[in-house]
Amino acid sequence: MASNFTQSLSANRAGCAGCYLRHFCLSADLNDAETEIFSSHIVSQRRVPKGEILFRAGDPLDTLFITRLGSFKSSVLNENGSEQVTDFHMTGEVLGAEAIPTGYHICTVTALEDSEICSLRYRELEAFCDRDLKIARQFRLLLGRKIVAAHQNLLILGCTNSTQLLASFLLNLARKFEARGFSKSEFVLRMTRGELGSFLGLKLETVSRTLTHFDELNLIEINQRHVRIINLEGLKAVAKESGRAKRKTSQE
Amino acid sequence: MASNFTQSLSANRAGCAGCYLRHFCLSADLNDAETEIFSSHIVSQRRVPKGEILFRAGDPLDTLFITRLGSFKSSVLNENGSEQVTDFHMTGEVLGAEAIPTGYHICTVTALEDSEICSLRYRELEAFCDRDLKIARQFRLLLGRKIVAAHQNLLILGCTNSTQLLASFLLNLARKFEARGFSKSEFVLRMTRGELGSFLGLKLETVSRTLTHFDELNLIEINQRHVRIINLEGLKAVAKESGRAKRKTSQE
DNA sequence: CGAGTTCTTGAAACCGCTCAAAATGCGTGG
DNA sequence: CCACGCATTTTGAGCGGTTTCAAGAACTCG
Repeated sequence: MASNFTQSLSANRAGCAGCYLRHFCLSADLNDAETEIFSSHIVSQRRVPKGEILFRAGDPLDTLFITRLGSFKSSVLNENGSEQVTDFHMTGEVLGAEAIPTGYHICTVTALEDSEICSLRYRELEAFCDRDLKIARQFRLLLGRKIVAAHQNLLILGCTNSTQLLASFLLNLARKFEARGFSKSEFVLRMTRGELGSFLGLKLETVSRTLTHFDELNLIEINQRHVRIINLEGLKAVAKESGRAKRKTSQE
Repeated sequence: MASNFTQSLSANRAGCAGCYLRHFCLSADLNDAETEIFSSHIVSQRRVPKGEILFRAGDPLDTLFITRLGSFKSSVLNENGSEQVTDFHMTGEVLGAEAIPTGYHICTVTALEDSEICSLRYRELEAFCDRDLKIARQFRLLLGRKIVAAHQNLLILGCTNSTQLLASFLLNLARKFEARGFSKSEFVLRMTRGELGSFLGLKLETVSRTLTHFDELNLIEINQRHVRIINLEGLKAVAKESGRAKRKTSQE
């Protein structure tokens, strides 16, 4: 992953033109000349080492970000000092859109691993939307994707017990990896058990126990943060089971 | 409320021009002539009686809706037949935006009470965005608001116990009422205990018990669906308490 | 290799769920 | 206007699952 990290940035210093995400991003519909203009006026790419904070709750909205490589978490700090994770972000997602209505960020975004982002000056982006309808359309599409992602998170969090919560979360994660061209059956969790628990409304011990429980049931293999989904259908069954057939019921 | 229902529609047959929501909606920045054009091409208002379904998961995205009066729920049907509520909607919210990326709705939206909606033909709206930048900007703003609303729901659902879940939900609801010019301390829940539980990841019995528990603690008064928040600060404290000071601890 | 973080595992208390039944409220029709 | 039936809500008791508290193991990073 480190090699990926150093490699990809140097290969894309040019901006949008050579970006492997281009066709899913704002400049998707632009021709080469337009891309060059857009890229040079709006965009700047840069690395974000693990742990770096892109923006904090309360910061004014100067730039929107798009994840190019790596992963991030959104979180909010409660008055009692505890951190509440509200989302995890992967490649191609817009970061900071929650600030659009008010002009101020309402959550803090942190890199979970060495990552790369694309910075978009928001003012200029808005102005560009006025001049270039293709950018405006694509921007709407990205905002729509954000809404869909949030909706899927709400679906997950509506589950009532740890089994369903974690099964749903893993399935959603697998789908997101698949959509990005990675393996849907084998991947690495970039967040700690604590962050995962904070997102799902569980304690980290419960997350740990439930994951090892899935391992015992041969639904997944899990070593630290490395996950391999063995029995996809079984996991789906667990995620949506109506009753509480937790353990393998020998009869029936 | 029934009088409101019959009254407001007749008063606004003209479209956006006389709509009391206009300044928070798509036509906010248009002058009278532009509003007339936009309104006549895109918009149609209509009543939606309680229980009516605006669209179902799987339906193609023909029209977006904006709540003018009343309230709605979004839900998804699991394969086992159970309904999962993913959101509640109030005045001024866009309904159907989750369908923008794919062109197909991914949830079902149902009126929780006699309501009024504004229908926007999506194709025409997109075309209008290309012609009128003010509409495009305002549309982005509405999508941004949707993202913010989803984020706040995620914050609520990250809570770990029924007390915090319900306290957070009530506070969020109060804030939404306040933002719409209604009382933030006295309002009516438009959803059943079951729907509320489905959204929060709790069983309806737990919802009922927790609400009466709040009543016993003199945080709220609740009669059926009528809620009055008596001790706002206390409710906030309960929503974000780090420990589990559930009952009034006499010592310490 | 060592220090700190992260993860796992255990036991007990607590909380939310399940199942069950009664009470309340609401709409419809008499 | 009242009575009836149905949906919603409340309440109870017992069980099971999640949290809490605690300690040890495994991993990461300098």
